[in-house]
Amino acid sequence: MIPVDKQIEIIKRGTVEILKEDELKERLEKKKVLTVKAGFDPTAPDIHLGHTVLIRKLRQFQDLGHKVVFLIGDYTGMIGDPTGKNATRKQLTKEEVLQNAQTYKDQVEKILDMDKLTIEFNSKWFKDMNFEEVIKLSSKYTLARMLERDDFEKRYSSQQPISIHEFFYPLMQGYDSVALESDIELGGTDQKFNLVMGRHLQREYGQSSQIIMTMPLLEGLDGVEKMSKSLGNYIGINESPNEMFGKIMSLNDEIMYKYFELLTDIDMEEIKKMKTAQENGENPMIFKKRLAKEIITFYHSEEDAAAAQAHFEKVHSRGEIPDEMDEFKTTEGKWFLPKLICETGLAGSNSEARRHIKGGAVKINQEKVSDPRTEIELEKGETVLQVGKRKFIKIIY
RNA sequence: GGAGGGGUGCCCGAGUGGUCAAAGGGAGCGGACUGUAAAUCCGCCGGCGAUGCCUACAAAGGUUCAAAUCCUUUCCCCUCCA
Repeated sequence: MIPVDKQIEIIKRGTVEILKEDELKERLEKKKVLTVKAGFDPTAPDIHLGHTVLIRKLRQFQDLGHKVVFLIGDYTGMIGDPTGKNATRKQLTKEEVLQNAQTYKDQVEKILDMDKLTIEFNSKWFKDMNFEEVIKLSSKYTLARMLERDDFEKRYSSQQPISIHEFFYPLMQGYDSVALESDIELGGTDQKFNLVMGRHLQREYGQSSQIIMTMPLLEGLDGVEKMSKSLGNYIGINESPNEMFGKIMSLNDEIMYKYFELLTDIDMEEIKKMKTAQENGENPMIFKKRLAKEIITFYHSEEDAAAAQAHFEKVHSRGEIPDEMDEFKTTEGKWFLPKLICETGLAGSNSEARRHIKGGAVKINQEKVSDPRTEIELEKGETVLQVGKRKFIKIIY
């Protein structure tokens, strides 16, 4: 067993807040194996690096010998977390829920130790809860306190509607902790209210309150908004090494160290050293490449990471043509250029293709073409068509 | 149930009969500069083999030579009163 102080050091890395740290210490000393809970949305999961901040933390708990419960909120999913968007969602069918759970498994197995993982669905305890119990649950909290919640408060004071059922979301999430008798719950900083609710409800139901830990929300590619699928600023863990490398290199310098801290196992000391070196004039690109390699090695392999770097340097640093690219086979030799660009998928429409040509983004075999009415005659063999800096296609005729 | 406000392109938002494929901003895309960083500058930003044509301003009808703009109906959203 790893000593408590050492455990705490590992646990603390990257966290925003731990409530309360002394309780954590106490419980680690007393109970040894803690139940650590984190809830996940039941809708079709497509895990990106933003999610992995939390999942990696769960892995650390597993490695420290604790019991991690991966809770899929299939019942709470009916409401939709009022945090952020607030449309009531339709209930997923059992099949959909199970399918999504499988997708989760397929993805998180890259991070978590699946043999030790407990997966639960909160329909397990909510499905058969009767109205009397619902009333009991809702009597455990007051309207005034509910309205303390940031987004409720804002919506209330700006006269935006709040449906009653939305109040159930935090209550239900809190009740999950009661049902699981969790010792620790992890969540993003935006989850704080819900997490604290767990503490409160556990006490109300005669349990000792869980310790809560909030993790930062990782900003996406734009460096401003939190990483999310709907904003399109994400790096998915199933993306190809080349895509990952490119996306990571396009991150801005400031955010890079946060990525190091939250997404890699590199020592904090070393991360600080890199930061200092940058401040002393070292080119941050070097460190960013390292970040990319670390992450790609984790989700793919070391070889893939090296290949991705080589590809990146060839195509983007030196402006050469990549070794491998998608192919487009055709038996037609004469093409109206915009149409060809469209057919090969490098542009969404004929008009868009014309715009790209006019804008000087199109090259055929490395030569710029600027007349949108170009008719081209393909040579027998291979022709490389390029739109912009990163889209290539090999045409085979 | 009653009264009022509103629905414009990816988002915000101007436009209240022709000059509107629709101002402005943001996002996005392309180009320059670079380290595919940031910042900055320039261009693009519905479709069509294209100095023109087609489809578009919630939906359907109508008035008009002409409608995002006027009229009718429908749908949706919001606020207030009950």
